[in-house]
Amino acid sequence: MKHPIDGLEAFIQIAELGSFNKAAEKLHVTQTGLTRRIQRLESHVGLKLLDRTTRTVALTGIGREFLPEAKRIVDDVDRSFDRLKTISRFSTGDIAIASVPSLMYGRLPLILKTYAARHPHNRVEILDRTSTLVIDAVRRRNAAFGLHVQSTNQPDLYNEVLVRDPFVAYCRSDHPLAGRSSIAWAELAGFDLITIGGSGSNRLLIEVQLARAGIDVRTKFVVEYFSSAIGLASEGLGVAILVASIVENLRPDLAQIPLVDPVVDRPVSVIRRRGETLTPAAQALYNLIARELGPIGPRLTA
Amino acid sequence: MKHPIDGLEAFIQIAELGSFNKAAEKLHVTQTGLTRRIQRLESHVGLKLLDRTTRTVALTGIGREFLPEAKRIVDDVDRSFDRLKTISRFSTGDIAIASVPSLMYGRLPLILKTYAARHPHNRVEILDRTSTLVIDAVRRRNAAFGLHVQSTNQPDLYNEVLVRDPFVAYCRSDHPLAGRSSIAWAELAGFDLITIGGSGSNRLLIEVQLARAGIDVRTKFVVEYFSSAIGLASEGLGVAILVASIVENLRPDLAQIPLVDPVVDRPVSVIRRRGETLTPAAQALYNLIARELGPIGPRLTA
DNA sequence: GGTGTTTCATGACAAAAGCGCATCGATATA
DNA sequence: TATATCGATGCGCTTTTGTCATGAAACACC
Repeated sequence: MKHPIDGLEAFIQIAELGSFNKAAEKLHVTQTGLTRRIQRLESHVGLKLLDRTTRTVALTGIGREFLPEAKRIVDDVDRSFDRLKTISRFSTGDIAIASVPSLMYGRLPLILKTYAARHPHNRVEILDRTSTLVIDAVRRRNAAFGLHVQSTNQPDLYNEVLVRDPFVAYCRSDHPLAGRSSIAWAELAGFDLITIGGSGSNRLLIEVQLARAGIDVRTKFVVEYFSSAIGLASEGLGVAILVASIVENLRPDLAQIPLVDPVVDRPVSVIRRRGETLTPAAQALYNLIARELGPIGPRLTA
Repeated sequence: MKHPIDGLEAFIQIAELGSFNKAAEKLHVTQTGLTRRIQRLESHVGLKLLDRTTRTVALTGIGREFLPEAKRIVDDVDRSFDRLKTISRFSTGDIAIASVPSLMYGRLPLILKTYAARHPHNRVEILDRTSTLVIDAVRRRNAAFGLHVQSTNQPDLYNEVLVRDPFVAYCRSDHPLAGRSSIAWAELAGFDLITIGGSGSNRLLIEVQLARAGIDVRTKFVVEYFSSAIGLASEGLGVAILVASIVENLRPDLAQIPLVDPVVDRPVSVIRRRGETLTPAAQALYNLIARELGPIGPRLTA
């Protein structure tokens, strides 16, 4: 690949090696080529930079003064281009992404572990946000892309649903429902339920879908953080309604029972600015997430 | 003239103007040319720098990050090349020359005045040295070239005799010799003479030339600086033997009489490193000196 | 909602730049 | 004096680079 400012390169090498031939060998061109480059450079600036007889090469006064400057420039250019090439070749670079907390608790850490192993020098900043603020962070370019649990449709953003995350019932092993392999929503009627409320929650999502199915479920505890729901359920205070991606990471002795009739789930989406190319570092993570975020939750044994 | 790193130039302009067409107009190329340059640049580094649809141009993440760097580089390169071009076009730059004091007293100031008027920004450093040390300063590159009063022949230096500087007798108007239009050396026998001794002096030069002519002249006062000789002569203490270039600058009411039979003179030379190109600033002064240092001393009315 | 306009990309071609080979002329070396 | 070495040069070829004509997509305007 040709050097972007090969004239300066030639000048530097010739000046340092004191010989066109030696420099030619080092730069893998012929001596003729270097003669031409120096002639071009000199006529471009209008100054002799090298005093050359048929036997010797020496810097002129101007040449001597210019040499360090030329070196600095060439170094600078080389460094910049090399950095870009490295970014390209190894997908290096720091990135920021946004995510809803539940994904960061459930599926993302493993994926990020893989990413960290493949790109040990890339710093990853994670912005923990609610779905709405994830979208906001992406739009404001605070995050290269975002993971959230709505399916929005915004003109400037591109949203891709990666997988659906079904709701499951979560309760202690001594709970009456603990042994079940699946539970119909209608069956929850008699039990104390623990759900997540608040603006960034899934409660609305659940209620809409259940209402559509004509099912009415009443909640005993409403919390804001899913960790609170887990806490309550783990103490045997009721059945928590959680997405599978969270629960599958918990201790296996705790019951996680698919909720059916209907299966209610939420979309897990990546969102990014439409038409904008990600940095290779971000694209690599994007690809990894898109590939690794497989189906979530216990398979229903039909 | 083509820009040395036109790819970056194109990138910067397109990024800042947000349009290939606008940048094309500004850079006086076609839009197609810019498209090609960007394509080259991107494939060179292996990264997309600009997200472009058929309607809009926007920086990619990498592009945004790289833009300031690109600007810095281009600025840097431009500044360097422009500086060299300015040096070339206007012979700018600081210089140092070496000279024997007598020339600096006599002929050089006027020449330097002309030079200073033509090159107001060029600082000129003058190294006041004896002839031998002038040569030394030139050889050590402390001076771009030197003015001295020997004719040496050194393999690494190039010496050019510009003019010859004849010795004249200098005395007060009330001195018996004051009215003469010329004096033969032999006629000095009966008078008190003032000459300059010391290592950097012309005494040896004079004595050799006179001895060759079979003339013996005895000196009464031997001083080291020509200013001392002038001082003594101005007080009427004798006849000072000085070179014409010094004396011609003194008050015209003081007698300056050519010394003849024989005419003894010393060569005024410029000396420079052989085969080395001077900086334009130095070359300009060199040319000026070579041209302006005309014949010295009162014309002998034959 | 066509229609025209604007914008960047592309294919083909032409111009120019860059490079290498062979060779020259000069100079140091033996 | 002969030889080897060094940078410069004439010439031709290859590669690069830019332009022209044109295409495709997106927007603007009736």
